[in-house]
Amino acid sequence: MDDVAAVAGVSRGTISRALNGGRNVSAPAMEAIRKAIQQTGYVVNQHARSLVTQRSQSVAFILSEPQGLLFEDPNFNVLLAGCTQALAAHDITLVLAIAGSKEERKRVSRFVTSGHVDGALLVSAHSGNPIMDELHDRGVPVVACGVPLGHERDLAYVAADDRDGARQMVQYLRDRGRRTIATITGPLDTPGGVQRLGGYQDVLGDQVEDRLIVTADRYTRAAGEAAMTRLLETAPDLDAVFVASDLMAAGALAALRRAGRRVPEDVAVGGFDDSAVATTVEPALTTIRQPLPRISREMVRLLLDLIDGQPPAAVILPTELVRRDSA
Amino acid sequence: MDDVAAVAGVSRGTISRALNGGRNVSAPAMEAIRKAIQQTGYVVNQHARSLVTQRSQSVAFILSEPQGLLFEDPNFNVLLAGCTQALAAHDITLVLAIAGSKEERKRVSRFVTSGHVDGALLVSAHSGNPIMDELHDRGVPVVACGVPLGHERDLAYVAADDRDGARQMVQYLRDRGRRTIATITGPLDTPGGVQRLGGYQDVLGDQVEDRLIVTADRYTRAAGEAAMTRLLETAPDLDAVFVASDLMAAGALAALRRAGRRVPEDVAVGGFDDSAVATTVEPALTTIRQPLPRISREMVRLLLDLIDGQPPAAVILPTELVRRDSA
DNA sequence: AATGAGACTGTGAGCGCTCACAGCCACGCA
DNA sequence: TGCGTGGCTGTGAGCGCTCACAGTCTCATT
Repeated sequence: MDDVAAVAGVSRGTISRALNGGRNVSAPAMEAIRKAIQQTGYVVNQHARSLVTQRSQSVAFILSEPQGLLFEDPNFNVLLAGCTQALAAHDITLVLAIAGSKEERKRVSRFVTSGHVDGALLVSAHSGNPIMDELHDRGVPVVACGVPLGHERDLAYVAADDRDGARQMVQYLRDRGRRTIATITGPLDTPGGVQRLGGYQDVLGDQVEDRLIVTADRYTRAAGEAAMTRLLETAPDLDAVFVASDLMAAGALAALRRAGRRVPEDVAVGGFDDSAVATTVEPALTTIRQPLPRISREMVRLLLDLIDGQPPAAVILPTELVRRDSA
Repeated sequence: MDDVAAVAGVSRGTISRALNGGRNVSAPAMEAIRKAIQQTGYVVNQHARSLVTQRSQSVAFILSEPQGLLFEDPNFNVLLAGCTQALAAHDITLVLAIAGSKEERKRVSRFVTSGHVDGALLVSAHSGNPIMDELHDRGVPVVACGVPLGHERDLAYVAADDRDGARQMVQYLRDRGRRTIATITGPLDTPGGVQRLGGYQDVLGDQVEDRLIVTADRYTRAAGEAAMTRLLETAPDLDAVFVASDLMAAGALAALRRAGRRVPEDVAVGGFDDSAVATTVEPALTTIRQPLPRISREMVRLLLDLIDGQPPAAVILPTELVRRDSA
């Protein structure tokens, strides 16, 4: 920096000002500095800057789910890429933190609360995840992806309108003439689990029967397959099923095929997420699209606001029905 | 730090030593410092430390592929998670960098070369990616995932033994009595493209015919489907096909089904990667497993060695045949 | 008893930046 | 002429750490 100052014929202070917005820097000085920087190949030392500003210009992307379950979900990729890019636009880097096991959670928690990062994007499906409390208690700026059950009031978050998405799908199934519509829900301690079930109930009203509802304990293909198998026992007369995630729907498809039911002729299948599997399976899934790119952008926006001292906010984004072959 | 020093009754220097391995620190001092740290809730300021050590304790994970093509690959998740965790064990954080477009590549290149990170893990399928040269020229410690075509000599890398994997698969197909074995290769400017084709040729020797080989321009499901369709025209008599990636194999399966060929009865299909799609499709894919967790560990090990001043090395890891239903 | 080696400790400088402050100048206004 | 105002600039302190160095103290060796 002293070199640049010497070459440009100004002081360190002026360089610093030029680098940080250029307020109160004359045009000729600005130009001389620009040239000097180019000539010397100078690049700021972010560590030195961070040392005084107490800002790291980085945020953590915390994946807090046991065993990389979430990692199996192809949607997650999209979210991660979206956040990285949205942050890059602000010259902020994303550091990835995985908090699967209890030890990992502790280490991530410590990492985030010790000022290594300016804030955190939290992806965690289950309610009661202690990391939410830990981060919130320590005053770390956090925005969650999906409604943070148990922290709706005090944590910023952005979520897709799960409930409405479910309504759209079930409505669609009914409009196509399906009469006995079952559902496979996600775990009921996750927002996707309760909300999508809620939407199902909204549409069906008093037509809902317990035997038509099966809850999977995780959002995996295997869990979906098991749930569908169970459903075929409790409700062999079903002619449609709304599955709360595409991955589970892929499993349901396999179970149906094994049972000799044709999709969509005998049983219509509706998924949720519009993840990559939706077009990989046969038949391709009719599903509900979450606006993932927008979700990531909003998450980043909220987080930057939070870091900027603004109060936590929540954003709910609309979902959209995608018609393919399974319904 | 001064607080800790005061409480523990020692000097800053001793604290620093205690924090960095504890050499030349007496047991009582060590203990006093431990207590003082706990009492004061002290955490080191990584920025201050980095400022003097010139080490950031972080590495970049560079995803350099246009349009998030690689991102579509479920394998990528596993690699990313593996690297994050392997690094965490060394108290090093992973920062994610996406260099899809040309501008992004420039920005990532600048970011990495300006000392924000101590090194980089590079995931890029195509040869001739300028980022390889840029990073190598600037002397940044880099280890690539997969053979870095054009930089085999000067860049560290770890790769699966693609060629041998392909051999295993083709050999297996032949052992099962298949006579007319075709192949769908990946792009020939990628290591997976050339090596897996090489393995195919190794086994088939002079039985290879041009009409049995089709090259896809990308590793996607759609490209696999298109390639299979083409193959059914040039070689309608085929009774097996080795597809250079699971994602493409999923596409090939769809094309075969559309053409009325049964898998595996009429046509046996062999994939490559053992990625998540392998068990999602019907029938489940017989494929070649890449030891992804081990690949990530090795990448991290090589990178740390490199940062430590050691010369670049290459590691080739064995692959393994996974038998399922498609062959 | 003198000496040297080795373990341990404190001190000061400095990593590269920002920020508050004070100083300078030119200008407009009374 | 005097004074205030605002744009621009340089200066010094300090962010929180590490590292080299110089010192102290202990103990075995001569």
